[in-house]
Amino acid sequence: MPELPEVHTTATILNKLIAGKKIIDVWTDYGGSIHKGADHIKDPAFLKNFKKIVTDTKIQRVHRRGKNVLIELDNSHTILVHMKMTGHLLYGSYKYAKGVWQAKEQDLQDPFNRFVHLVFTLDNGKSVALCDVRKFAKVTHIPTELLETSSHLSYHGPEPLDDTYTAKDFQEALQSKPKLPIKRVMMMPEIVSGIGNIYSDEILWAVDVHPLSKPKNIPDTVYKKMYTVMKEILSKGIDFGGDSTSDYRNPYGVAGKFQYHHMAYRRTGQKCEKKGCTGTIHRIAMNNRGAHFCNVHQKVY
DNA sequence: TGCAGTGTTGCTTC
DNA sequence: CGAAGCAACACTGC
Repeated sequence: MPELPEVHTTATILNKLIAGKKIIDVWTDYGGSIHKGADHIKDPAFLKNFKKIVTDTKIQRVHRRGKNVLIELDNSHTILVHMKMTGHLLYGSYKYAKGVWQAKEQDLQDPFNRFVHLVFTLDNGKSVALCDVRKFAKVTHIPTELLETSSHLSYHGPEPLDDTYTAKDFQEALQSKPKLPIKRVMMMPEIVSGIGNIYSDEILWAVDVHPLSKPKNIPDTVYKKMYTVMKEILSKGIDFGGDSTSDYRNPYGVAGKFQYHHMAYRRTGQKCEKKGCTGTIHRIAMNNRGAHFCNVHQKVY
């Protein structure tokens, strides 16, 4: 599940690989069904226009906002890709055969080539492919100057890794939802941009806070620590090349390694690794998803 | 075989 | 308006 560190890894690598290249063709098998209220390429009419706008353009840079990958073009438009749960962007040489796109390069380790649903062909003989098992991904184009104010991004909270983002900003944002469970609030894009299920579990484990704690009850000192730890864990995720518990791969098709360093996420039934802690990792259902926490050292506020 | 589990986000409903 | 719940998907694992 691409969260901030995974999307960051993808955008950083892609930027090095494709900035300055031209998009000469677009292929996709999306567009087969009308998506309600669609302003993305699953809508057939939108798709037609999308192809027209992005073909024969030069890529200026690839960057990120929240969990969105932004591919800025030289025609004042930006392609926005939200990979949702199972999407990832790959770079390589693809050929179309037997109804699927297949990578030609041996060094491309991605096992999900049969789930490629969108391919941008570049002028250097390479392609960028969106691989998306569950077809949840959102792809759209926006005039670059309207990006931040568009419906896709306007509601987003600040970037947690920005230097200008302070502990006070963080605490105030979380406490703006005083009664909702802290874990849920951390995962809301309008509160903090980029934290999902994995990283919220890990952050709360590290600061000894139970996921059901109410934001209004958590003391200032704990928020201070949470702010620091949040930055550290997201940075750690980036340093490990992201988390590949599910099917995330970087643009080379290579898995990240953060999943080997989980303390809480998906460790149900295992002993808590915190020094001196005698607890066990438990899993509870929260809003149709799993929250993982230690039953001893994580306190309910 | 069948169904629960997986999870982000937007839309609908209360 | 805030919050809860579900839909958009398709595959894996038990």
